[in-house]
This record gives sequence, C-alpha cells and structure tokens, in this order.
Amino acid sequence: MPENDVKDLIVKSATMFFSKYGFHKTTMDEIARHIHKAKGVLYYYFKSKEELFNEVLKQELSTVKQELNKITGSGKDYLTMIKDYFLTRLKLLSTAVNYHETLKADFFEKYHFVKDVRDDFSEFEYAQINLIFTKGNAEGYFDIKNIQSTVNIVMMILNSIELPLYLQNKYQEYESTIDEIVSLIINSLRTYNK
Amino acid sequence: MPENDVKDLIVKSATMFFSKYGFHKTTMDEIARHIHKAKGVLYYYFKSKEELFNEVLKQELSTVKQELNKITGSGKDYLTMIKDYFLTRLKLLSTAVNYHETLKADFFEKYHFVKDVRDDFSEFEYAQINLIFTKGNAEGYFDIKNIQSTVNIVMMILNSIELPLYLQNKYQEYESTIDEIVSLIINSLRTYNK
DNA sequence: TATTGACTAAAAAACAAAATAAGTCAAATA
DNA sequence: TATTTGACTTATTTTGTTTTTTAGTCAATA
Repeated sequence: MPENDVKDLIVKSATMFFSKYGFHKTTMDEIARHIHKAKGVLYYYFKSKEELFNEVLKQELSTVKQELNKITGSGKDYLTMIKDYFLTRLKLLSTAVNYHETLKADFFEKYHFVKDVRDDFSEFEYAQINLIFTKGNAEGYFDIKNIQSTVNIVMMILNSIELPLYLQNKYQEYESTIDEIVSLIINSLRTYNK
Repeated sequence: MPENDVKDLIVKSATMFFSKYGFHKTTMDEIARHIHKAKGVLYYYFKSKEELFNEVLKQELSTVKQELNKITGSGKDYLTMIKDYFLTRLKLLSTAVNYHETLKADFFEKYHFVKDVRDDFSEFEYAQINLIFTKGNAEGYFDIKNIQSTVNIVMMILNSIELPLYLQNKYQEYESTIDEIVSLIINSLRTYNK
C-alpha cells in the first residue's frame, strides 16, 4: 500500500476524532482501530500525537486559505473583495472545529506546539489583507494612510471578535451583528468617490 | 463603632486580597484577620463570600462609572467626547483587577453570581453611548442611521477587544493599537462637515 | 447592636493505587 | 526495503480514600 494512502487515512480518522472529542479525549488507539491498523503504525508516519494533531490543523486551515484565495483572485472590485474576505473568513473559521480548540488552548496556555501553524495562518492573512488594501488604495477605493498599521488593527479586531464568537459558541447568535461590524470597519476605510 | 466604618474596612481588606490572590485563593479568615476581627463578623455584614466579592466588584465598577460620567458631562464636542469615552473606558477597565476575574470566569462558566453587577455596567454603558450618539447625530457630528444597532455593535467590539487585552494581560503591549482601533471606529461614524 | 470563637458541614488538597494511554521496538510481513 | 504488528515500558489520568482547610452557623458576650 503506497505511503500516502495510509497517511491520508490516518489524518482523516484523526480529524474525525479530534473534532468530535478534542485533543485530550482522543486516543491514538481509537484513531488506529478505526482504520483497522495497529497503533504503532501511527508512529511510523508521525513523530507524536502532537505532530498528528498539527497535521490535522494544518489541513483544516489550508481549506480556509484556499477559499480565501479564491476571493482575492476573484477580480471583483476591492470594496466588494474586502467585504467578502472578512465575512468569509469569519464564517469559515467558525466551521474549523480544531482551530477553535487551539484558540481556546491559547487561553489556558496549553498547546504550545500549535503556535507554528497559527502563525502561518496569520502571515497568510497579513499578506492577503495587505494586498487588498494596497491595490484598493491605488485604485481609489480606500483612503488608508498607513497600510501596515491598518492591517494590524483590522487583524486584531478580527481575532478579537473570534473569541466571544467561537469560544462561547455564539456564532449563530451574533451572525447578523458580524455583518454590521464588517460594514463598520469598511466604512472607516473607504473613500466616497467610488 | 458605627456600622459603616467596619463594613468599609471589610470591603477594603477584601478588595486588597481579592485583587492580589483572586476569589478562590482568598479566605474569609484572611480578610478578617487583616482587620483584627473574627471571621464571624464578616457574616454579620455580608450574607456570603460571594456577596462580599460582589460588593467589591460593585465599588470597582462604580469608580469607573464615575470617571466616565465626568466625560459625558464635560461639555466637550461629541467627537472628542466619544473618543475620550472609549479610551478612558478601555484604560480604566484595565485597572479594575477584580472585574477581569469575572470576565475570565465567564469563560469557565463559573461565577454566575456576578452577572447582575456586570449587566448593570452594560446597561450604564448602553445609556452613555446612546446619549453621545443621539446628541452627536442631532448636532451633525455623526451620521448614524440606526443608533440602537450601532451602540450594540460598538459595545460588542469594546467587549471583544477586552478579552485578549485583559485576559492575556496584553494591555501594555497593545496600548498604542487601542488608540488606532478607537480612531477607526469613530472614523466610520463621523461626518466630515465638522 | 456588634463581636467573638468554638462548632459543623462542605469543599479542596494530598496521597496512593489502579487504569489508561503515549510512545518504543524487535520481530513479522509483504 | 518499506510497512505493519503487538507486546512492552513509561508517563499521565483517573479513582477512591484520608486529611486539611475553609465557608458558614450560632449561642454566648460585651
């Protein structure tokens, strides 16, 4: 059996258990048993449970990144684009179950091992928003003085509203408010000649 | 000894211990011993430890409310006023140590007994911001379509950024960013004829 | 009315024993 | 050679028990 088939099976099984029971309540035995393999084989493909969880998280965020890439490449005008970007980002992350675990973990200061994959996402996001702002500015959609600083502020707001939203599972409850928050942010960035 | 002197002493002692060690790690014995009284006397003035903590929290937030009231009564123009309000509110709450405990507690879903005093603060805040927006709108400083909804959004943002700020003790780190977030919010509300 | 301190009941901490799960590895398989 | 197994070791968690600490009570007292 080719390496990647088994590796994929493991990741799939792990994804299912981690998203259902979380990191701690999922056992390596379960993950292996579910694909009719011995536990040992997990350690052939992954150094540790942490590394396996990391891979799951990486794939979860990779899906989010793909979707967001579609938006930045959509060719729509930059005002529509930034709005789509914010709304989609907030919606998609609300479905990334394992990512929430790590967000929560940040609070408890556990899960140090997950930092890399989250930093990677932040880096991706910085680049995306930076791009939209820069081009949008150039084409007269926005009137942003300091792009770097504005990207940081906007990212801090996005990250902040994640917390009450996902940690306390209030995404449904606040869904309509999110729209208005996004509008408020965009309102403060846009020019009124377009 | 008149009732209020002792009651005040108790609250002062309690405030000191609660802010230093938190709710759980502070004992009623400590609080009493510190003012050279027997523990029993605490129960003469307060029904329970929870009620005493509530009183401490109430006084802490009462100070914040007083300061904020000064701003709404300052007679400055409404653009300056709302900016002062936001900045002061964020700064003052960062010094309200016991309030943070309850914020944190909200996450762990402990401390149900603290809900009232926090609801009271929210109610106060809603009224304050509503007032500034309404008057500011009337005098042409803002161009807010739906005041109620905008107050809610702004309050949600304020509450959200509290979380990473205070729970992870990043107020210092983000202090300069706060200024810019506040500017961003105000930017999206103001008109440009004033 | 205000305060005490000995008392009870409940909660938390400390400890040990048992059970579970992570991770290893020599041997087997394909 | 690359992959898989399962018995094994070691680390972590859970469980049950005992001890200690703490919240809260109350009759006596000033």
